[in-house]
Amino acid sequence: MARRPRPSGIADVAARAGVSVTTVSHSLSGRRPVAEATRQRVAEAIAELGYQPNELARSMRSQRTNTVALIVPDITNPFYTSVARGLLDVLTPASYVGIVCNTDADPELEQKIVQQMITRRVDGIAFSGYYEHHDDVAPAVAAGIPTVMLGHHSPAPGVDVVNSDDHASGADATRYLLGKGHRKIGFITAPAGSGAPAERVRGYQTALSEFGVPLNNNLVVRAPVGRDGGAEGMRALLDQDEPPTAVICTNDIVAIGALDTARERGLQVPDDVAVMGFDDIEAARLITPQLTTMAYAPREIGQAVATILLNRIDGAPATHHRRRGARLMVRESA
Amino acid sequence: MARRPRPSGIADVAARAGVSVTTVSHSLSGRRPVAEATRQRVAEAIAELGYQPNELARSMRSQRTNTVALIVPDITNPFYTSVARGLLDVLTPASYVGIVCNTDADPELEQKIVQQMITRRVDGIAFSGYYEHHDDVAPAVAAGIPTVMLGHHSPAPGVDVVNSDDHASGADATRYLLGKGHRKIGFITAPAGSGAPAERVRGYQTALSEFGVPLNNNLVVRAPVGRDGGAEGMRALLDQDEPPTAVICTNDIVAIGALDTARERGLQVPDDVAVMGFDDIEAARLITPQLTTMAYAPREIGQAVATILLNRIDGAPATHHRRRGARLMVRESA
DNA sequence: TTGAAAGCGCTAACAT
DNA sequence: ATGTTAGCGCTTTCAA
Repeated sequence: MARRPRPSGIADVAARAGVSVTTVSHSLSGRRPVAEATRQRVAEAIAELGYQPNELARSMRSQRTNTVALIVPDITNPFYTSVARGLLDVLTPASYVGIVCNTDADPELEQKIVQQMITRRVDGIAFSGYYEHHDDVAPAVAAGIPTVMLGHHSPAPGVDVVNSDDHASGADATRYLLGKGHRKIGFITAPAGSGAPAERVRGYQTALSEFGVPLNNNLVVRAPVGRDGGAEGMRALLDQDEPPTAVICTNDIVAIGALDTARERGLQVPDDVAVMGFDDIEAARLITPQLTTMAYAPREIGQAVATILLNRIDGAPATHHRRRGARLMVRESA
Repeated sequence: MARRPRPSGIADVAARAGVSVTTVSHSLSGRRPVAEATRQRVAEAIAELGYQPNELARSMRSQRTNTVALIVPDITNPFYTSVARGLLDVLTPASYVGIVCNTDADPELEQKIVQQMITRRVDGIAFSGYYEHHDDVAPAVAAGIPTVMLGHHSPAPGVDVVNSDDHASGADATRYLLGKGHRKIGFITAPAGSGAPAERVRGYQTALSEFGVPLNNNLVVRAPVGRDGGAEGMRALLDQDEPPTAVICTNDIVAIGALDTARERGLQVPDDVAVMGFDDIEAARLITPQLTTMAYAPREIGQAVATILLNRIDGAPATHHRRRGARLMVRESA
């Protein structure tokens, strides 16, 4: 079995070229003039030896790893996938790399991973925790590592926060329907009364008020977040004395469930009843009718995060808070 | 603005605890007995200083970075996302981390990234190139870095290959339909005549032969890979004199297009015509009717890749070739 | 234009 | 049970 051969280092190159390591180093970095002839010999030696610089050693000196960590509950979630993509969009050209970690929303694992990233001396951390606390990243902040939190988090000292503006997008979705003349608008939201879903409902209420439409609590139904829950919520809505002519669902999967019910009852979408969702998941485009949805731009979010991180690595202070909106993707269902 | 404070090192701990660095090191690693009292003092010093070991320095000595790179065309592609997930499933518990890189199928970028990973001295590389050559990873192999290629690649010296068995899954899909009594089975495939799509068609032909069903070339139509292409292919199939009672599509998106056409023509699926796809994308479950599809198990593939890599890092030789099958996800459409 | 040598933080012979 | 010290491969003063 072929043992891994120790790669040749700068010293081997120096020996081969008959110069000092210093000269090789400078020949590589260009930080100091090197005689053309010398440069030539060094280049030859490098080629002959197949020399590859060792970033580890460089990092050791420079105290920079050119690495940032992306810590998320589950990279399989399309939202995080796109965030990762956006992050890499910015990182790769800057010669940074991204370490991706899944936490499965396990607080213990979150802690361990953050710890691990500190020991690896990453230059920055993008963290998306499942719960609403930032103790997780406290060690990183203490270690002076630029950190940004993704999601619905309140700002904490020393950490940037990037999140989507759920209130605004809830309001935008509602305004869109109001603009189409709908006045009885239902909302299928999550059972729990906090976080993004709650914000969206608040936005919905804000928009209704703007249009002078009285709030009707019966039109806001809670159901499990999922396809079945959406179907169930839709039934509850349609069974009312004055059923809504439009329904906003807390996310696309729930909306797909709502469409199931509409189909079941022979309702035409969006003519008999309009349906909207949030997130613009891939499937929103593939189902029939296509789902009108509020798209968060996770890739852009990732890019923003990377940019913030890179700036902070370069010495910019934490900015504490940024918001990114969502945009409406109008399709057949509303 | 708070400059990043240099983290304290093992020497600081040693000084604080009044022992030598060696003792601290061994106290940490347990590779040498340390008196209980000493261990105690070291622990205190560590706590007081908030000491975090520096993995970089460790890697420097051990020549191990506990890092593997995953290089793919686009992490946004659900297949690769799941592969990444599977990889991390295995890597994380082993205290390895994964660096994820997008190549956008750009050969130049592929090269650069592989190069970059070599300089970072990753312990292993999982590579999925877009094209059918392995020159990309040659430098890594030359550097003695365990490398496995994903996808439809022929084995090359020193690199493992993990791919899905497209011939087998094409055959399995066909056998499933044959088993349900279908004898006129259409196939909508990609325009190009090679790679996974071609393999699937070959599997289809193999299965038909097994059942003594004569091959009818008219039943294999080529169409652009996409929803529209699927719709188009389906039309071509249904317009024939003896239209098929079942249609296999080269992937799920194409199948969704085929379903569009079926719906358009008022055909009941799967009663009037059965439809199958490949890949089991998320949407396959969300559309109506649900799509019957051949699921490749990308997460399992990722796990397999990581396991191979870890073994190779531990000295196992390259095995050149492995195959993972696909499994049938039976749903309403076939 | 070029070198010598001191570290970056850690581990592991090789002492004691 | 504990300490001294030589590197791992590189960059960078400081000198020539």
